[in-house]
Amino acid sequence: MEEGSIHNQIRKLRFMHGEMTQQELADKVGVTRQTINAIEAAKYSPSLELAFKIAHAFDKPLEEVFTYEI
Amino acid sequence: MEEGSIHNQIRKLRFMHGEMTQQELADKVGVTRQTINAIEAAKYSPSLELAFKIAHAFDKPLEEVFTYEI
DNA sequence: ACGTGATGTAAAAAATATGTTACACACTAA
DNA sequence: TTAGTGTGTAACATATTTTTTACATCACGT
Repeated sequence: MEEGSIHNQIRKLRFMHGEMTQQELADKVGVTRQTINAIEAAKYSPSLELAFKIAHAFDKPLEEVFTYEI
Repeated sequence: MEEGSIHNQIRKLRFMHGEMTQQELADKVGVTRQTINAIEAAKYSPSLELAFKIAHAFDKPLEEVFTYEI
């Protein structure tokens, strides 16, 4: 079973959405800014539900925000 | 912040992939069949990584396997 | 009736994600 | 310089996911 890693475009998307801050994104999706920070830095990957919420906050499909690379 | 719920097409996709058993899917993605069973029954939603692996096992984009409905 | 395979379910423990609090640094504005 | 804002990070606590083990039911073939 191949091991993969999850990458994300959060930093880029925040930038493209009017320099949205980590705090603003955190408020939109209902977590703390530390959680956003950790996910953005790929310290760990979010739950599926949180991933959906983040994608929704950017009005993007999930797979344009998070990608799984083998 | 609207609460949503996550639905999945695992049962349908297993069926469409030659009656793939829960055990076979579990082996493909590296978890136990109980985990597949629980996710299929929507007892809880999987981690993002596991969700990607399951989608990959069916050769489908993630959002055709899991959907987030508000 | 019997054995086997697929599935549903449950409890406890382990692993991982998230929250809380706190401190630090860089940058900008006053 | 001082205050404020955005960010990085760490330790500890809590919540959620996942594993392990075990037992049950149902359908099917022999």
